[in-house]
Amino acid sequence: MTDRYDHDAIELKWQKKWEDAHCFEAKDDFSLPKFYPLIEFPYPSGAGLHVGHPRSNTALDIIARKRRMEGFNVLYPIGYDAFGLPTENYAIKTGRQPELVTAENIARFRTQLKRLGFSFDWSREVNTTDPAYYKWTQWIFLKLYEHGLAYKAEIPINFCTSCKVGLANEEVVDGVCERCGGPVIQKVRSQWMLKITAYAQRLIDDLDTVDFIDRVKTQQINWIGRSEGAEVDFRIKGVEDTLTVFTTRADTLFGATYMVMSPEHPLLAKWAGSIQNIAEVKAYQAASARKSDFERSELSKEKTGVPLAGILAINPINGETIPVWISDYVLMSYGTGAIMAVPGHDARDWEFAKKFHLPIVEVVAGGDVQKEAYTDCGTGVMVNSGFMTGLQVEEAIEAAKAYLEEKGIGRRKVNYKLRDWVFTRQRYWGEPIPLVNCPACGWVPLPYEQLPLELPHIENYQPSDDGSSALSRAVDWIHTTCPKCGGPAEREADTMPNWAGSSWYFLRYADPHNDSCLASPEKLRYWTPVDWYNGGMEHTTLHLLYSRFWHKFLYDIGVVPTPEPYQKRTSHGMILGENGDKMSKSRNNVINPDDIVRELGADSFRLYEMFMGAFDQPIPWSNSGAQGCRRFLDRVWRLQDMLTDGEGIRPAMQPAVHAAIKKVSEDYERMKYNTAIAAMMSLVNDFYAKGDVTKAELHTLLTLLSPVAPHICEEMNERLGYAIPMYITPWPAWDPNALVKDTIEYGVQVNGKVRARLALPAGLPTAEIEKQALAQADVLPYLEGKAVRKVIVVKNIINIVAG
RNA sequence: GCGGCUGUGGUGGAAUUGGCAUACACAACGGACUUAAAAUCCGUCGGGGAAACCUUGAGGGUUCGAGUCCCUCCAGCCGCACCA
Repeated sequence: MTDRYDHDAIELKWQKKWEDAHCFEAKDDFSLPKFYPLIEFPYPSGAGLHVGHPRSNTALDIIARKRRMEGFNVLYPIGYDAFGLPTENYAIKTGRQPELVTAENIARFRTQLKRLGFSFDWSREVNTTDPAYYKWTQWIFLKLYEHGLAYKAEIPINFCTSCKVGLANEEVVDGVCERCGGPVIQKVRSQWMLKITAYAQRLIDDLDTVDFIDRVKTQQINWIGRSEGAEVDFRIKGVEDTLTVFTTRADTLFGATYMVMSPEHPLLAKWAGSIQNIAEVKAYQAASARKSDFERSELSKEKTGVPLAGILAINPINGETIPVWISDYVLMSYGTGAIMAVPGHDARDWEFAKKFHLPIVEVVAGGDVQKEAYTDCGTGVMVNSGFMTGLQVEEAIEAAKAYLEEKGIGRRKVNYKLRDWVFTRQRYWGEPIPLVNCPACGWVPLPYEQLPLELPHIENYQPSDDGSSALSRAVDWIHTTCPKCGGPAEREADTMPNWAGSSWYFLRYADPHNDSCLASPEKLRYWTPVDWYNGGMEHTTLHLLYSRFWHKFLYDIGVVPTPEPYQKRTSHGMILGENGDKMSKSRNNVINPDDIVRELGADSFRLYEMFMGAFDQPIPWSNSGAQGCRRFLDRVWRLQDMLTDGEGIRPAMQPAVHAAIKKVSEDYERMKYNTAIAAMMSLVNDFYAKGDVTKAELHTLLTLLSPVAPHICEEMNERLGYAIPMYITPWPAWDPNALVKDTIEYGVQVNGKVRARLALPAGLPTAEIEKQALAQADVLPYLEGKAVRKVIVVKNIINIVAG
């Protein structure tokens, strides 16, 4: 037999066998125990599969295969998230239709994924750009609209000057476009919004009911940004109006020495006639409008602002008259767009007050408010605060809230940083929004039976510089009749963001060909929720949050049976280039999976991706590491030459084999793939040390290894003469008795340092163990002239305390 | 600034959750086989060295015993960031 196995022949042979046998197709037999693992469906980019995809795919393929071997009915599906900018940009660049490009990219991805031998149920493939699929994306949108969760708003949005498209807050990273890195400016535009904020509290609370890794939970909680506080109404002199602020520190009301409004605050227009320096105010507003949010915070070192001359507020807690300013350090998008400024106890207010010589009043003792704001409130005691003086901060917050409510000048309020989801894009390659704007009836939804509203073919789908939608040029399509009154009307020309199709795709897998509902209730009841979802951390505040929101909505309207979509969420670390940098074309450090598969085979590739390091950590790629994994599989292959006639697992091999079963079984479940593989390598080393292996011993190894390297294991299993293919071979159990050793190797310590090793038969009385340890020749010199105070025997450690 | 994560050989990383630090690999080196190379097999491989001893980013603490727990720093990565 040759030293190296022929990976191409073996892998292609088994991939064909699996496909012909349809053995990985999930069965809609509701009497079986089910398991639904899910990986994030890929975006089929023109670059082909990235080495990052197989990391997640292999990890859950291992779990999926193991579950089948344990008797579960497994649904491990795959699909394509194919709408979106990169495809459209690529199509524009090459002058080809996006649907053609998409079809090609999907075909390439499918070939690449199949070549890696994932046990996907290919009969359930979904594609978000398929009208039969986006029919239901549109259907969900209409349901959201029907329930008042989709609304049109004239708001300043983030606009990427390079992609020429509006972006959600989540898509703006460091002031630039997440996708292309282009500068993002604010543009006021009429947009469809989804009221995700209505679900803010439930999105936090229900994290308690699911098994997500802590990083994901904390990141979502921080993103939603709940804070408890109070709204306080300030009377404004001169305009007979009220200005409401939000504060988490109602205790500091006595320290509020001025107020600040955001330059965009709507009351400013109303008060314009009474503002004596209105020209100056307008100039400041105009200057702020030109800045992006990013510039505003970048310039945070230096605060700017203008006082509203002629406008004065009355602090409701003490009746004092205080000035009102505008400044862009106050954001319209949070709270009420106005604040009460407490410079003594807020760093930003302090900075502003110092610059503009506004009074600073101490209301919590403990710092020096003339030197810096005293924001630490842990043990602080109130001063200069009327009825609150002498209270602890926590008590004062309560007292102040109670006071506000009693006097009717304020109320308890919870605020969230989370903002509603800007749901429209001005690009071509997305789901059309199934709404019609009728001059007589306003916005009218398409009747459900008219779905899908198909994306029209147009010649020129380039985005326009002015930010208007590409579809607005599809004149024949735009002009339609109102479904309600039959009069002439126009379709919505914006499309959905590509987060739309991915917000519910896991539901479609349960029933992908259903044309009468998004998935049948029985199938959803059986298959959902997803049992285990693995994906990237970068989707924590995007896809993961959006899809939880949609799912909760679908639960509320009775479409899905559970309030949460995913029972368990884990995350993989990114694979870096060999030099430790992020892989990118510009850094010239991209590893192409095809090359690795060609050279080493799919099994070695999968094995290395799991062995390279801790699954949840970022890891640099290493070509020689990958070769080492191939070397291991060759070593496994050559075990066939070392077969001996022994029956079953020989007594001498029992501890090693059963320890491996235990280790591998447990480590797969904990996603400790690297140590599971190390354990199998050790077992193989044991076989080599012994010089031979029995059929049963080898078969056990192959069974454990088959989820990671399925092709070579199937081939060897067949050659060993086993009739049952690996993928339905029962997962082995370990025998605890086989792990019990009859001798125990103790480390003998004196005062915590190992001085000797001692092998003793198991089950000796402690007194005897101590006696033996104290008699060790290697130990005696360290006991010279010392009294033995105590001997501690724990597990396989004997510690002699002497002094 | 806030939140999270990480720090162990030349490299990727192990360590049964407080119990013999450096498993398993990669790289390197030596040997066998070969005319030779590749492949393969067998060895060596934290530092220091005659031994003692030292070693998990630094310093302190708890403990019979600390990579692991506590405190104070340092460095790096990621997320959020004028959120009132």
